[in-house]
Amino acid sequence: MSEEKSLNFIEEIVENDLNSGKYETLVTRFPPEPNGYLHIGHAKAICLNFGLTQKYGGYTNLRFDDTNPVTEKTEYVNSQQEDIKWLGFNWKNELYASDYFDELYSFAVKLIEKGLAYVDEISADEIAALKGTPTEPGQDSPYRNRSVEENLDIFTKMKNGDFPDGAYILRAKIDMASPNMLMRDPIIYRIKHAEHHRTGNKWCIYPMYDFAHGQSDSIENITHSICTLEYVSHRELYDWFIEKLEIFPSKQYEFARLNLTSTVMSKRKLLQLVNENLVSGWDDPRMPTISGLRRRGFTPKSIREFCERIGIAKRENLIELSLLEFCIREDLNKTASRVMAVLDPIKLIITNYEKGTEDLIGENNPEAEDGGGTRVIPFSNELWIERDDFMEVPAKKWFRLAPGAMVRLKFAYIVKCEDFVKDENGNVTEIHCTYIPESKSGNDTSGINVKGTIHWVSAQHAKTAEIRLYDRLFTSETPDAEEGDFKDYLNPESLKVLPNAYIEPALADADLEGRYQFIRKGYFCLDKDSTADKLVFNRTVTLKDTFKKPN
RNA sequence: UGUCCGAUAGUAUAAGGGUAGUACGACAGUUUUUGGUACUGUUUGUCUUGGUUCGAAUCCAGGUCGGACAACCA
Repeated sequence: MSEEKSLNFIEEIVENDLNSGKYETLVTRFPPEPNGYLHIGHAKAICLNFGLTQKYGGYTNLRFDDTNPVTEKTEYVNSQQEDIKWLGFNWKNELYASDYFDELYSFAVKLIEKGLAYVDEISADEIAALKGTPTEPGQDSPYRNRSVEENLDIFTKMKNGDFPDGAYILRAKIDMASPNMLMRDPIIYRIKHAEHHRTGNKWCIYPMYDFAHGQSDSIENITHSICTLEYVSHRELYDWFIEKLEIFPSKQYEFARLNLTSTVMSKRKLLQLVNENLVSGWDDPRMPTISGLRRRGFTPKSIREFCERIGIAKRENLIELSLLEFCIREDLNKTASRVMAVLDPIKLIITNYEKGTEDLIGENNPEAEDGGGTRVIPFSNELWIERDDFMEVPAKKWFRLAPGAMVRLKFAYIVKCEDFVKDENGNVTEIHCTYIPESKSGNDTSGINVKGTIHWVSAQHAKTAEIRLYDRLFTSETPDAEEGDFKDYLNPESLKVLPNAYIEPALADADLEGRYQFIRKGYFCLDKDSTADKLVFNRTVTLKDTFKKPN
């Protein structure tokens, strides 16, 4: 009875390969370089690779592409593993390109022996000059025709540490006139006297991406090596090495990377935001990193759903942030407890409420399958309500509080605004209401219908909390595409801190896992900065708001 | 000036020679003790010019536009 969902182009390739018997077992891999934190774009690749083997059987490896020791750190390895697990995926093998350094070295020797690689010793500038341009062919290096013996000898010495960085490099001998720049004798090994996060100082030569990635895929018998579009032109080289090395023929397929409005996704730029303290860290709730989204209150499910909805194709795309927001609202609507918090308070006094205090019952979540249970909410004659729920001169179609107007206090009574007090600056400081005793929520016999319901917190019982409101990180939808520095387009109002908001007492028990809807205000979660005497809440996302502001 | 990749509503994504569909967004309405949720409805699209064909988003050719490629990064 399940609905027929159309396949994306990669699923089609996989199904064909499986049905034709080309492969018995599907093997994919997720291959991050441990040089930064994973972001939502990586989540797309993670969901694709792991999703494929969940759907079609087989397995997915986690392989760290750690061939450049100067940018990589164990800290990143750890965070990347944590993020993948948090998203809900399990890899079969935890592997590292650096596990294959010996094998990769012997692949290079094999290439030299076949006359398909040579040691060059001209400078980087000279190499670039001889490379030609996309429209002009390159020229051979004077060292291109060294003998196999000499190449082997120098390459061995490179490995042994006899030379400083940059003195020699190993190049594949392909075609200096190829229309594909990557085929113009690409560099495959360079000398780098640097400590590697895993192999330490064992090596002073390291393979380049192109001489490590495809070979690693092949060693692991990866059947479908899925990467983003910028690697299309690498595919020719990928296949060339596999063919010449005569190893397992993994195949590379490319899909369009995710772009999201109002943020940046490149690791270089994210690192800049972190290093220049423009955000509080990789896990700043405004960051598009997995850790940032987690801290912001996103759930793994919502991110998986998002990745499902954006689809997989080869067209360049720019996804609207509103889709991500839709996904998290959809999830949280079903799971978040409804509670009351007043962010921008103003005092409301019920002049005819005699009783000092009263316990009311609140439903935690009518949207949840089990209703979410109930809780006690203390009520009294002095409440905090939201400042913008009162208008001295009501706008048209205003159904909140205004002089003479009636609203329901959520879970409580209907009140009528009788009067209000202003300070010397003309700001309203207090609203005086009368309540209708027969209108109590649950057994309302008043017969009165009001259009508006507002949230509140009993002043006498309220706790205070710091609340952090987040907005998009950039004012431009495409900060990457703007003139000048992308940082010029940072949104100065991306974080607004309310140090003293009022929350209902039940919220004092909030924990890091909890998800809350502050009624009419949005979805919130506790931040890790919270302490026993100071709770801090992050706004994950606002509620959808279709009320047109009077202006 | 070269090679490669791509082009379907505002944004994404289907339709693989036979009725252009879905989601998000936007707009309107119903319900509602959250101006939320739920439900209903409306809206807007095949880059262009030719060709093949009874029939083209789909196949072919040219054009236009967008992206990628000249790191001892991945």
